[in-house]
Amino acid sequence: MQYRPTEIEPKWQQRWAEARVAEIDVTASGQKLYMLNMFPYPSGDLHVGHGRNYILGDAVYRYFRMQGRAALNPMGWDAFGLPAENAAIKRGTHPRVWTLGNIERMKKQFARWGILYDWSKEIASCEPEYYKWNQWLFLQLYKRGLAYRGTAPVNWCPQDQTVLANEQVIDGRCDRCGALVEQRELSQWFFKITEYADRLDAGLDTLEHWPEKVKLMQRNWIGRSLGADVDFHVPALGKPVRVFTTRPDTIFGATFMVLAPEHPDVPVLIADHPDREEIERWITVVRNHSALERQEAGKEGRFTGKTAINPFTEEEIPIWLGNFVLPQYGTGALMAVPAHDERDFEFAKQYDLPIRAVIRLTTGDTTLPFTAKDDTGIAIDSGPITGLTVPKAIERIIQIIEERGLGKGTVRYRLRDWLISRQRYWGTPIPMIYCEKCGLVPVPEEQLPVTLPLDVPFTGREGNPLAKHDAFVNVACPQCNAPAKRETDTMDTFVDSSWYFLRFITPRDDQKIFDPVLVNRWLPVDQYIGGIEHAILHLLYARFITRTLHDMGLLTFEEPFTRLFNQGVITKEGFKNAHGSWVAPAEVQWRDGKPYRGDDPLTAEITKMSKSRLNVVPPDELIARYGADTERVYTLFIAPPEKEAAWSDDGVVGAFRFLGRVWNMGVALSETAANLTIDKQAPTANVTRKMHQTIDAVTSRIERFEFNTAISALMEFSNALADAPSRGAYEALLKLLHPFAPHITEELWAMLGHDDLLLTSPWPVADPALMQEDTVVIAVQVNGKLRGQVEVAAPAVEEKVFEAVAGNEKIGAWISGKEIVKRIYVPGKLVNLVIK
RNA sequence: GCGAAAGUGGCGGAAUUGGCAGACGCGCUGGACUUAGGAUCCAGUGGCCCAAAGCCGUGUGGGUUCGAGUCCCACCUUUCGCACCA
Repeated sequence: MQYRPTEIEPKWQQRWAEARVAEIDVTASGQKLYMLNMFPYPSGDLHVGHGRNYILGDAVYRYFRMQGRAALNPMGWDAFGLPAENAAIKRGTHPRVWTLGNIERMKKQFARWGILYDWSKEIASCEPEYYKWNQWLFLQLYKRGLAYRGTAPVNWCPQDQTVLANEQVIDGRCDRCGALVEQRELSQWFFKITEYADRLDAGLDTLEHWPEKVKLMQRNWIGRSLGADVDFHVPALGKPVRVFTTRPDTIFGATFMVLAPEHPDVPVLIADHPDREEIERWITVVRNHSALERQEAGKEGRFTGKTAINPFTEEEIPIWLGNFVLPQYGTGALMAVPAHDERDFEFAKQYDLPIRAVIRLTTGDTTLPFTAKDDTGIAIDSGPITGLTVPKAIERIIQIIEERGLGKGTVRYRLRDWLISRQRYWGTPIPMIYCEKCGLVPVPEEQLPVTLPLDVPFTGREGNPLAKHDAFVNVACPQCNAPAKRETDTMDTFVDSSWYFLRFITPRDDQKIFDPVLVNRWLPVDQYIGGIEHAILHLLYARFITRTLHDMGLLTFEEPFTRLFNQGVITKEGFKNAHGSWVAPAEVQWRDGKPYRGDDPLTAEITKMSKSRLNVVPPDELIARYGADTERVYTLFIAPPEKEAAWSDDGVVGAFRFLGRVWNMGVALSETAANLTIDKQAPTANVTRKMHQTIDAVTSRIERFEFNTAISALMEFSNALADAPSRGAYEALLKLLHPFAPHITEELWAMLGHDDLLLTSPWPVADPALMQEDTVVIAVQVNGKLRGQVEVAAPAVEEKVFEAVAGNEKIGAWISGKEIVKRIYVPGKLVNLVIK
């Protein structure tokens, strides 16, 4: 009987679905475990690269099930977003129809991979029953002053005609379409995440089971820096200008001041400047520059003609405007210490401004500029702090600044408030109303949800189609009943995903966002799995919203995800022509080992598997030929799961052959009459040992997410078993293999006469006593030279080792009267006895 | 520029606390079975060498140690993240 995966896999998928094996009663008791894969954007077809994420999660889920845990593994859809709207514009289908169609396709795909989710808890963020609670959340934040409307310079994508969060601007470009982002002053809705900056930063220290990399990225993004605010008096203004510095110890070297062109005092400072108009023109140019253009322009500045008084040297120092000073950070003004700051140095050189060293390096190096932030720097020519090391000088000067009332020690963050307005249709309507009389009026909670109208035209021009939907826009003011207008902006979809993990516990509750008692029992999520691309955006927002709900008294925890795992991407060779366009592999011809399309030479490149690069491997064909189990085993075996992995169509057959061998062994064991010679029950001592070693290895490797070596251990076990088949050991193999290859193992389990599901049978337990080797080889080294080897029975306590070695005729002579330096005993390995 | 991670066969990758480098798999070579093989099975496969013995081998150069892929110092390369954040 041959292994034919396509004949057995659908059967088991149906069995699992009919038995509703993954459905869980959240009110029942049991040792709970909440597993979660980041819910996907329903973009359409899944390829084998996507599969890694879900296959990995399913393997872990099945393992915990077999360990007897009450494991919840839900799935939902991050269903709002731009691609649905773009598809609507391009093809004339409604975003909702397009989205729901994709969801259906993707659900089928999950089933074909043999992935078990508790579909009774499915959610889709585009449904009113879900986004109603987005709106509710918005209103709670509004009530607490955490959602506000503000005018701010925002990132504007001219291509997508919408504003973008800072997080969505990559290298000065829109992360969706790649267009150069412009700066615009617009009135928008913000969430006040900055109020939580310190807690979000401090909380990272409690996340023991998060990748260091992600924590570091978040820490850098939050950008906490310790320093001081200091006032510099400006006679021309008759008031001080405040600067922020992380290096107050260098204040004696502050030889000029630089303001952002946007700084509010600038108009007054340049009011009587002879070249005022030129400066104003320059300011306008700088303001309209994107962040990228601003940096590419190099350092530029203008002298205001005014001066400030350095409060410590009491010198008059010139006040400049500089394009490199960011209006959003600190106070938008800085004291320039060119001797000890590279940017200030560059600016000083360019405009010939004075440079004064106020730190001496203990290394003796005097090349300026240098920034000695540690004990290698000593303050010089700095009045009361002269002679102190930099850290001590900072501490002391802040004291003096505070005593003299010049300012105070402060903490500043790079993090900015979260801009949530989008001028887009396919998102959650922001539940606010503009009334001429009453001003901003929140939609009363009992009127939620503010439903997104479905009958809108999609032209792709003139901004948000919602704004042209009169029935939606025109509304009576909830306070005075006068005609008023709805907010037509929708929310950033990151709002949807910032709390969805709470909703899975009670997904159909139409009275409240979630049940606090159940949520506090089931959360935080024990194991969260998803891509590293969400290291900042999604995870930071989720941590923020969790804290706001905690502060509302609804949650008892502040961190939503206890363990986080980021799987690496799957890569494959893609082909580019001379213009940089991707070419489908089917069109590629190879000549002299080089790729061509027709006569056009192509370049081959290993890149992330994606639709746009035309290098995707669709799972359908693969599954039709080798089965889902083969894809699963190969995907997990290919590389450590956190690493990038190159897909190889050849490599797949290795997994298929392995499963084929397991299959043949099972068939042979089940055919009693034909195989009377096979010992069907008791494994040999060698196999027993190997079995217990394998149980131990696979168990600990799954716990550590080392699936590639877990599978290699199973291959070794299977190879050992092939020489001495036995039913007991084979059944252990099936159990250990089940999380990776669920269909074939269920089939073989049934073939061996079991009528329960393998999924529900208990995970095997390793007996450490049975894992030990019978004998160990001792290598004897005398004075660094290998003198011989001797074999002793295990378990060999150290005395036994010594007796055996001393009793050995050859080796005994070498070691008589010498001192034993070290004995090393490792079960299953070579043992060294080191003698001097 | 700053920060982090990583460099091991033709390839993906193994290797608790320093203890037989290259597990497992792909590919390749030879063989078996076949009308056939892009199926299956068996054997071999780091390099030098006809082979054995032997020698050399974990990015480069030093060091510690009886012993280094692993620890320390310097350097090179690659990848990722941030990027005028005062």
